[in-house]
Amino acid sequence: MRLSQFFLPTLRETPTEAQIVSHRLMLRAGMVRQQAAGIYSWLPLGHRVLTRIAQIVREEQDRSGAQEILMPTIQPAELWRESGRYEDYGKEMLRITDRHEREMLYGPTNEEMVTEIARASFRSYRDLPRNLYHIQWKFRDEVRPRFGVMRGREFLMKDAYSFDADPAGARHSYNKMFIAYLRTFARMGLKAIPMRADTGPIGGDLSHEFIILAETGESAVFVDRDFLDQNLLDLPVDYDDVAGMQAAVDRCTGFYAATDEKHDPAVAAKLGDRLVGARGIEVGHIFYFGTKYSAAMGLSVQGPNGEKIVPEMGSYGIGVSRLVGALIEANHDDAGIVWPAAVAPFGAGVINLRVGDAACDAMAGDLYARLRAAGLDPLYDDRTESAGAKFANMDLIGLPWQLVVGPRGAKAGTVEVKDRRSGAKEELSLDAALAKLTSPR
RNA sequence: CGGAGCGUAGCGCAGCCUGGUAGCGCAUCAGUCUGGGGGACUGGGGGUCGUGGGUUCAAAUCCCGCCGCUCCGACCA
Repeated sequence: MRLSQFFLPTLRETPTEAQIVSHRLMLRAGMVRQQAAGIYSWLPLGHRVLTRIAQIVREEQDRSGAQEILMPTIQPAELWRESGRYEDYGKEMLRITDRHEREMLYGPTNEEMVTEIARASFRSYRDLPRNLYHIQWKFRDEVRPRFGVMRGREFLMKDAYSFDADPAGARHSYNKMFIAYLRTFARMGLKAIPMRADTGPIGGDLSHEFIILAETGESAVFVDRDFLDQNLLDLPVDYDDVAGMQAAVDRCTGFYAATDEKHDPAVAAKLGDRLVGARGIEVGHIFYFGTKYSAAMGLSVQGPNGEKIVPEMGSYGIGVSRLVGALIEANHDDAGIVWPAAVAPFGAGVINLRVGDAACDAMAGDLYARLRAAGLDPLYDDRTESAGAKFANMDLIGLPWQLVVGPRGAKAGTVEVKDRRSGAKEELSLDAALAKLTSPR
């Protein structure tokens, strides 16, 4: 993409309403624009990141055996009356009346609807187990939206729902999601810490929150340093291996890790100096709640002996749009965002310092073409801005690599390659630069 | 939902107290020069001062209502 053609409305100054770093940087980098409290438009740069995060989530859900569907954002109130949550949910639920005076709502979550889908189609225990997920916009009319997309009222969430014939199967479904979540976050360069959690309005008796550490996190958390040293990229992917999954979950929950509410100072004290106190951002939350919805809504299938089986269910959420903010909270410096390569909106930025100079134009154009051919999805700054403005902008939007083409290098046949994260710069030939960017770090 | 604050050009702000021509920086447009960390100069464009009412000869400014946004707290993917 040529920057001269790209819609990237960056700001030099920070709008007053943005208080935390991710919100400030998302506005300054032209990723989002606020439309109302907790409601945002996603501009091209932000949309690219959102899409890349969603794709990683999708790949790991698919790998674990979950199947993608797409449910509507608007739901009939009737479904929620069946579960009893229509009255319980309170003012956080955005209620709507259609032209026929029917009560509708903008979904804050989808347990009722997915249970309805299962009820309409599941007939036999052979239809189980099943895990259905979608990536869909939700609306929760938060009393106090804040922190930009980290606590919006409208937000993009991946929510999955599992159905099993018995508690043991449900436990396995839960474990699969547990591992898939850790893999998902690890791919984004995030170390998510699973912590036992309250089940809240979803209900149920087994639940974990996945929390990443960041200074601006909303809750205080305490964790065993040994967990932070774990390599989560080597988690097993044989999702059919029941014992293996359980072992992996046990391994990841065998450390002390607790949010403020669940923190037990007496137990934690035994960790000594391994105890890390920090702030955390919740990026995922999983629940096993048994037959709460299936029983209430009359979902059942026929068992092998003709008996009625009420499926055991769980639900599993990842805050996709929140992750954009969370990733920035975890990856930034004074100059701007520092994207992990896996979610970066572009793989690299090419800066032509002297647009209009034949040698620079030729070299930058060649570099841009070769990066594209190599699948690196580069952003080429071909604007006639001053050098400083280009550097500042490229730092702000945080692409992992910056390739600087200037008159000096054009003469010498080299390009300056800058690693955004470390700031390290080196002069390389185009071939060497390309090799560096296409080889794993 | 309790407490606090803020709405003046795209963004950041001044002007309000003490009523009288709506201003500054950045951004933007045109041009010239510049050219390796948000460069310089010249000349432009852009505002029913959130909104409705009131007071007044006169309201961005004083008074009242409403709306919106933000922060702190309680609640949440």
